[in-house]
Amino acid sequence: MSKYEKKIQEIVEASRSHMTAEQVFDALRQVYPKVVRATVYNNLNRLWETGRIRKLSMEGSPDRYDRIARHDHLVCKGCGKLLDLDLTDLTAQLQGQIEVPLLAYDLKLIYLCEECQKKQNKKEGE
Amino acid sequence: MSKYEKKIQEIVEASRSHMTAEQVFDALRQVYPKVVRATVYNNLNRLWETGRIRKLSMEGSPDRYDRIARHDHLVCKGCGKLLDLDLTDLTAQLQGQIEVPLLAYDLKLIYLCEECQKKQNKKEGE
DNA sequence: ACTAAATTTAGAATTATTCTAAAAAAGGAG
DNA sequence: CTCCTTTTTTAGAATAATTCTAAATTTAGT
Repeated sequence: MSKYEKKIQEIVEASRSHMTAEQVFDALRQVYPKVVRATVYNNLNRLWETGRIRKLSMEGSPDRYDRIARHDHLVCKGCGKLLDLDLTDLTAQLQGQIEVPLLAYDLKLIYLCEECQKKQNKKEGE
Repeated sequence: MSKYEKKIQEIVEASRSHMTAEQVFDALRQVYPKVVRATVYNNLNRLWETGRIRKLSMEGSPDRYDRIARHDHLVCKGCGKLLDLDLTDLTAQLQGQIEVPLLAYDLKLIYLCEECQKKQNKKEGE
């Protein structure tokens, strides 16, 4: 079994901050100072492929990793800020509308945070 | 007004294939052979920021651009293949569960296509 | 302890995208 | 139309994230 896998999964699950590979790398180095970046990528990919962590692809920022437990996300269109949401589970409702078996779903609600609203107002006022 | 904006929006909207910036670039070059890549990126970003096209961030492939009309996506976890779905509109249901005004939502249903299922069976059989 | 398979390492390579500064094009105002 | 300002385009360099490669190390099984 991989030397780092367990620890990396723990890091991802313990954090509620949707860490990037780089942030996971930094956290892992606190414990294993010699580990290299590629190892972190290898492990994150393996954990993702085998369904033990989630990967979030976002516009304008590197991929982020998240615990698997079902929950949704609120994303600011302006700055990309990402918050957790716990909306009602749609699995049954969605599965009822497609033929193939649903493995999971990924739901992002898009809004504009206050700061980004202000920025946009400024721009429009010009 | 931008020289290329209108044409680029047309290309994105006409295609039902979720084009990458590179593919848009190739299509645009058919008409304007001298245009450069950065122009395509500039225009796609502007169209996206002003809400005239959608951007889809995907694991393992470059960003893709899509018409704005509300619809959802079915994504194969194995190969990333992307299909359109027309599921019931969840806007009201979702807006009812959050405080901030919802601009839009992005819903991906994850499954494994047949080919990828076969591949996975093989692997597991080893 | 021996062998085969999986993982890690170091660093190069690749890919997608953004940045920079100068040139060209577009949009007024008179 | 002409002058001036703003926006867009160009060319190419630069950056950022991620993957690849081949050798070394670790792990697991017999």
